[in-house]
Amino acid sequence: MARAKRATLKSIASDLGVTHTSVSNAYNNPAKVSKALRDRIIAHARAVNYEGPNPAARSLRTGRCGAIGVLFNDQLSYAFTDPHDIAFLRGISSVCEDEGANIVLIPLQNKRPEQRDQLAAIVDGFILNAPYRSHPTIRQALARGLPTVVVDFDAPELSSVLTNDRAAMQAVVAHLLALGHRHFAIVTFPREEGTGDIRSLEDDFSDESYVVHERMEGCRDAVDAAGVPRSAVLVCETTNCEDGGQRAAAWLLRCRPELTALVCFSDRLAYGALAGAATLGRQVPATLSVTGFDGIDPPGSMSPGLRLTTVRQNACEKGRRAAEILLRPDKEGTTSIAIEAEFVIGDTTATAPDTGKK
Amino acid sequence: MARAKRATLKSIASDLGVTHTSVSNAYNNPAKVSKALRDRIIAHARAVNYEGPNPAARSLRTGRCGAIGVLFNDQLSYAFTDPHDIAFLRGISSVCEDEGANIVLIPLQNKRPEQRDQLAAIVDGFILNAPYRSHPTIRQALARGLPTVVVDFDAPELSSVLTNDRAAMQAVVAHLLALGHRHFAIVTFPREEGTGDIRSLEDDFSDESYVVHERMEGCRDAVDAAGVPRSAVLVCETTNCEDGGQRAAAWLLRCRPELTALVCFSDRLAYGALAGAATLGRQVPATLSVTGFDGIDPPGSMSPGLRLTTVRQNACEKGRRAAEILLRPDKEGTTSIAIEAEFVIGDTTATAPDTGKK
DNA sequence: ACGGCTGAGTTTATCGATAAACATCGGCGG
DNA sequence: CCGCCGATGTTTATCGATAAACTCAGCCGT
Repeated sequence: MARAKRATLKSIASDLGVTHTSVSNAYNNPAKVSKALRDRIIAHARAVNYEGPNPAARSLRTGRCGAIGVLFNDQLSYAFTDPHDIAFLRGISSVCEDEGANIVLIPLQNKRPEQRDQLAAIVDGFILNAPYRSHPTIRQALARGLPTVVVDFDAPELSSVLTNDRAAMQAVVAHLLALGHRHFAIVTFPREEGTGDIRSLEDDFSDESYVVHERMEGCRDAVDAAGVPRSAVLVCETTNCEDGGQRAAAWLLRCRPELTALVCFSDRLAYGALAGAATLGRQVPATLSVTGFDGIDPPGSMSPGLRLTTVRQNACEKGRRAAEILLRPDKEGTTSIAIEAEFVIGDTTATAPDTGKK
Repeated sequence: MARAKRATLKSIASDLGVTHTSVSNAYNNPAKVSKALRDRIIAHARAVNYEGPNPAARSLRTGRCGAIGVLFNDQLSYAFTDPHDIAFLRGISSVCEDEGANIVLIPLQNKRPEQRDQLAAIVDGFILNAPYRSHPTIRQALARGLPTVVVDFDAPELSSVLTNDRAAMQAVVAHLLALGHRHFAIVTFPREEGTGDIRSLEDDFSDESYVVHERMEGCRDAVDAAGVPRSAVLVCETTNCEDGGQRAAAWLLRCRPELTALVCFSDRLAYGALAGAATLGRQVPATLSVTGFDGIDPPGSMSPGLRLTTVRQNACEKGRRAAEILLRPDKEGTTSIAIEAEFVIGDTTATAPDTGKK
């Protein structure tokens, strides 16, 4: 089918013997055109299958396009497996619906450096979810100089929505310490590709994502306060999904049977860790305590009554607030919002068993 | 912060005493510019924080923008609660990642008619998920005349990805009939706002979505073949979520205790129906059979071992194929793909109890 | 009778890029 | 020595709209 040349403001104007400005006004400025002319124009436009001004041209001229860009730190196809990210998107979309704004999901460029594209997104602003400043796509987004909200990232010059990860994590670890746990490991997710090394809380995590860094600091706050040496707390990195948690838990518990608790940096990891512990015959919470982070529903494969000890955060609310800052600015300048995460004690933590050591 | 005027091709060109075309070529046509000049240009661009040509302008000129629009039949914020829709998006995003394409999520306009906006999305094509042709946003999208793929919708002039809903549903109902069920109800989701009436298979469903219509036809195929009168099969409409399924089931079973099976048009409805049945003390599958459609994981609140009798369809694959048709066209013209849904017998259907009637 | 105002359109400039046609120049084959 | 070619830039037209400034009646009050 040979695609017919589409109608434009100009073609409609010349069809009708008026100027293209009048046609434009018929759509955008009805007050500036007599009702009679406007009706003629709209009727003719329908007849030639013209459904309004070309958005790209309009956007070029006006500098606005009615869409916001959303960038995730991870692959987009990963985000659609993660209940946290999905809830975050749900929050964003609820605001966009009300405002009639489109959402542009922008995959990160993961090509080889030499063939990197430019960031093609046509948007009025960005929401950056836990971004890395150094990533080329993020850099390009920031360079646009558009209104931008960062989520779970500290950027003084930008608007932000932040969660109190550090304090929440401190509460988790303090809880475990109070239960007598002295041998535990942290299961975290990697910055990009994980190295797989086992580290300890002594190591430097300033290169990690803001979220990971803050949570590590929270852990340190707790162990420091309790006088536990940082070097005693293992840190193990794995991909942020149930499988990753399961593998990490199985491996850790095999290498270090003396561990009595696993502190997971996400619920997905924690649910995986529960499965991994089960394969080694460890009883949760009797012989192993497990904690998570996020407060999502357990996956379908877990028993339903199970309540994970975790930090509940409202990802939907994060998305909503971020979108609101962007789409309903109440004032000039940047806005920062803190969202409280809540430590909840579930059924997966208990008094440390006596390991006979130390 | 007074937003500084941003650099453009032209400003960079005049800074450097070259023409703007050369700057454009430096980005898009390196072969047409000497390496020395190109390096000068890129270096200067970096210095003035220029991250490449303005996408809106480029898009206007070239007619391409590197994004595809995705439209759901439901509210966007609903889509982010539905495992089927999420999987569908995951499929789309996996292709877009590879192709470096952005995804524009377009909320439906649900405003009052007088204040309807134009469809502002700047895209190279559309994926329409189970669309209604009559919806204004869909109409505008189709009027653009861009490459378009419809999913779960029959449109001979467009590319499409279709599932064999009818045959699959026929298998479900035939299965129930073979188990001896003669009193059962269909629980479906509404076109937009449900009317809430109880109908029967005799009624006309041609106004419903393509998906609902096809599934109804499948049901009819089965009951007709078995000689069961269509009027004996109730049809109840409710919102497509667990709560809706629960309410509908509770209500149906209270009004019509003789029912021995509920045929739900989605797994979400079915899982809700299981909960609703439980509140009335009905045992599944002993005294009530329940079937679903989709093949998603049970929600966290259900017992994990539970295997629903359902039709498994691969929503992720649907998204992937749709995106592939759009982004990797292998030929001119339209393409249609059929995706097989698979009827799977689980633990929620069994021989009909003798109800003592008929 | 006259200046000002309002409504309805028109003219012109511009948004920021890409594309096609054209200019310039040094080298090179015949 | 001529003419052609490739490499490198430049000129000009154009994508499809919006915005601002302008024209021109007709009307109103004084």
